[in-house]
Parts: sequence; structure tokens; C-alpha cells
Amino acid sequence: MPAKHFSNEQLADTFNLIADLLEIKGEVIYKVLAYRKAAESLAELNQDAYDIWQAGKLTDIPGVGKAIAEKIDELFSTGKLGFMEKLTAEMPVSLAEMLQVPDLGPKKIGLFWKELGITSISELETAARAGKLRTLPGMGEKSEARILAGIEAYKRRSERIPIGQAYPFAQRLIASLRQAPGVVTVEMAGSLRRGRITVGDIDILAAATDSTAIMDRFLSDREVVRVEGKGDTKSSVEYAHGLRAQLWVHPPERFGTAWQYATGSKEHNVRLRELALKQNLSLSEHALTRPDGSEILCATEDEVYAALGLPFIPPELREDRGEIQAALLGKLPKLIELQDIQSELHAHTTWSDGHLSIQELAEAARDRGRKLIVVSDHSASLAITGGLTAQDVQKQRQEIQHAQKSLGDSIVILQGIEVEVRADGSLDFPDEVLAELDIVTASVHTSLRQPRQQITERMLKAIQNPHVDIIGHPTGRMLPNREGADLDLEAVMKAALENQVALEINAHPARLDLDDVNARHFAEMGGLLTINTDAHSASDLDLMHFGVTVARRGWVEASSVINTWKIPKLLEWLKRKHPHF
DNA sequence: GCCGTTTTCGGCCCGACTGTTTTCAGTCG
Repeated sequence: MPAKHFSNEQLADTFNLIADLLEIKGEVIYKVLAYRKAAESLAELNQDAYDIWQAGKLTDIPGVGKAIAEKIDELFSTGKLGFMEKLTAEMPVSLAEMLQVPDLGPKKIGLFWKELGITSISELETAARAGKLRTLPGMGEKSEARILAGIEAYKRRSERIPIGQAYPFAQRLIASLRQAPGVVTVEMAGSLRRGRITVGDIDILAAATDSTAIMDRFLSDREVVRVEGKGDTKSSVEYAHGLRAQLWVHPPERFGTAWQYATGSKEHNVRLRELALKQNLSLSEHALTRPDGSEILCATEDEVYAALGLPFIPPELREDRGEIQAALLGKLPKLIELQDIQSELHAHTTWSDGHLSIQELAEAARDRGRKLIVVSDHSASLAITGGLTAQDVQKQRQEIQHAQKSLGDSIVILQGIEVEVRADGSLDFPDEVLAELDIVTASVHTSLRQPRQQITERMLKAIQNPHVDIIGHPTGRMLPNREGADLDLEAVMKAALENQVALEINAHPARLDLDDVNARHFAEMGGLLTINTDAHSASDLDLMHFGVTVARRGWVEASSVINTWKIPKLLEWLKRKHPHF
């Protein structure tokens, strides 16, 4: 049977588009939600929907029932979808994009389309400027102006902000808000607190008995370019570059429910509310409410979860990926913490493109509590970094010994390398040199666009080298714009497991590679991970928490991460490929 | 359109803010 392949992502896009169009058309909302749920579920799937289709098990996918399974079947069998063709004959697809405009929703898009024939954002802008919108029912001058402001905001708005930018910005904002009089607590919430790699906006939650002072401070910040909304309990603003933030203020005795609510994810909160309803409790940001209207107030999140019979669920797990079920069964993982990190196994010095000498790097690592640091400069073929040749290794060894003598037993310095995996899968150094080094990280920096099979085989070849300990930033992605290599990660993980190679979670916020989902999968296979900053300067060493957050989002425990191990255990592990230990 | 340890039919999470309205609809998170 001729069959066309669609990725899970493509299927999800299709059903999301159907949902958007149906919603604008005015279809009952639960049908729309059903399509969105199916799309979400497909996007999150860690298995190819095509394989599930071939096995005839589409309806095993959560949110996929008879009707949606038939549509997936039609897509795979014929490459087309009659339902979609009929829908797009009825209404232009460009209507769906209008949903991206803030303060513009499906109802108004439907109204403008049916009454004025408006089908795109630019047509909407023209009509608004001509004052045509205000004449419609439910519309007025203010609504028209609000839509124009929304269109302006949409044009300014960038994509989601990388965590590396949003996090420091949020920290400064919170530090400022904490100075407002009468404020008890100010905390990060939303996707930033959950550690998503990109965030749509910054969510902040404050506890105060009177919200006036902190709201004023929030709204009058000199970096604010637009106030999107303001109230006693909730306000939102936009800063330059399209970055947005919102602030909720609740009384201290209700801070627990409020923080839980503001942290999300939305899907986690829906599951939690469903669980509450089964216990005859209604959960909101204000309280848990019994049927008679009496309230259970929670000042902490612990109390919220405890009231529902659950242990505390760490924010990084709150993505509706099985965490509530695991909590009910008492099977939540004991997540790795920043304090568990003993060693930094990936850092650069002036021997390649780093900014610090070996001694300075070791001191900086020691000052941050590390017990061991690996000097892992680039190898020579990555010419732009001025990397090491095999001949440089001995000279560098001497400098390391010198630094070790000077620093005594305050920190252990090992000699490693970030050896380049060449385009053909061979490594930049001969095996004898790799064996002599203390630890070897192999990384891909070039020819990342090789076809899937070629780059996968190249990676497998590197993993099978008898002296490779770690694969650095496995996919080579750069956030937010450069996609990683088209690797068969399943095959890479299997080979890494067989060859006792650890996969890196690179903690630099531009990489965060492996990602959370794959780190979880590999750890569940029994694989070993390592979390490293890839530091090129002293301050880079402070980025470790981003990598730990990725691991936590991947349900990873400290025992799976080799640089949490005590030094003797780590050295014992290295011995298997570096006999001199 | 999906789903079921209260249901195969009748539900499907909860509240703030805004604007257009005199009690509510739309949007957002």
C-alpha cells in the first residue's frame, strides 16, 4: 500500500490548524479542545505515530479516538485529508494566523470575517484605521484602539525568549520588586520556574496584604513600554524587544495556591483540578473550596499538594508527563540538585578559545565548590578555536601539573580534550594520545547538516572508539535558531549504553543539549549522563544550574550523572578506558 | 471529539480584567 510519512510534529500542526479554524467558525468549544489535545499528545509522543499507525494502535494515543484516528489513517494512506480540504474551501487559512494578535480571539475574528470579509492581519489593520470595526455589535472605539495596539505588539513581538536571556532579566525584576514596601515574598513562576528552555513571558508572584505599592512599582518601571492590563491582583506589561511580564499579588495566607497556579503548566493544573474535583474540592489560585463553600487556605505549595494527598511535586516535573500519577503511587524521582555536582568535566582555557589560563580556570572552579576540573580544550581541526595538536598535549600536561602543585589538594585537575569528530567519523587524535589523556569528550561542530544516516553512523563510530568517555552536546543545536543534527538518537543512545559512553547535557543556555525528553529516555534505559557548562570564562561556570534544570525536567536522579560522583568513583570509572589511573 | 474505579451519555478547570454593557461576552493565563 502506498503510504506517505508525516512526522508527529506535522500531524500536530495539522490538528492545531483544524482546531483554530473550527474555533473561528464557531464550532462547539469541546470539539476544538479535543483536536488541540490530540495535537498536544502527538507532539509529546516519544514514538513515531507512523509506527503506531502501522501497528494499528492509533487510538492508544491519549486524546485520539475514532474520528481523529481515521483522519491520521487517511493522511498516512493517501497523503491528503478530505476534511481539511473541505474546511479550507469554506474559509481562508490566513484567519488562523490572526489568533496570534493579542486581545484578538476567535469570536472577534469570526465576526470581522463574516461581517466585513476580513481574512488577514493587514486587512484588519486597514479596517481598524478606517474606523470600520467600531460600528459592529459589541465593539466600540476602545476595542478598536486595543486591536490596533495588539497588531503593533504582534509586529514587535519576537518568538519565545531563550531562558538564558529571560532568567537574568527576571532576577533583576524580582530584586527590584522585593524593595516595594509591604511586600512579604516575590517569586518567579510560570515556565521560567519550570525551567522551559524558552519562555513566552515572565510570570512573577508576590505575597502582600496590600498590592498598591508593588503594582505601582511594577507598572512604573522605566523599561516598560506598554501596560497591557492592570488590576489589584494582576497586571501585565511589555518591555522593549517584545519581552513581557505579568505580576500577580495575593495575600500571604493564600500564597501556596497562588504560586502553584501561577507556576503551571496549564496542563498540570487541569489534571490537578480534576483530581481535586474527585475529592469534592474545587481548586483555584485562591484556595481549595469545599462544596459548602468553606475554604482550605494554603500558604505554601506543600500544603496544596498535601491537601490532595500528594507529595510535593517539583516545578520542573509539572508538565503533565505522568508526574501526578507517579506522585499518587509514591514513585516520584529524587531529582538531582545543583549541590550534587562535584566536578566540571568540560571547560576551555587559553590553550584553545577559552579566556582563562589553566590555573585561573581551576581557581574559579574551586571557588564555586567544584572538587575536580577537567581541562578539555578543542583539538586542532576546529581551527577557529586555535586548538591543541597531538604534540601540544605533553606541554599542556606540564602546565597542568604545575597548576596542580600550586593549588595543592583544594581541587583535582585532569587533562581532557574536546576532540573533534571529523566529517567521516574519525577522531582528530590518534588512539594512543587519547588513551594517555585522563578523559575524552568527543563532539561534532561541523558538517551538522549531513543526512540522517550519515551523521548517525559518524556519531556511532566516535562512540565506538575505545577511549571516548563522553559525547559533548550530542545534537549540536544552538538556541533559539539552529536546529540540531538529524540524528537517530535511539541508535546513538543504544551505542552509548553498550560502549559505556556518557552523554552530555551541555548547560550553556544556548545549547541545553541533550534536551529534557531525551535525557529522561536515556537515563531510563540505564545510560549515564554528565552535566557541564562548557565554560570559556569564569562566569560561564555559573551556568551549571541551567543544565541541572534540564536534567530535573528529565526526571534524572544524581546517581545517573557521573559528575555528581565522588572523585574515587569517577576515577575508577575512567580507568576502563584510560589504564594509567 | 474524547472519555469512563460514580457515567457508553453527559460531562469536559477556574477566575481576573476589559469594554460594552446595565448583567455579560471575549480574551487571557
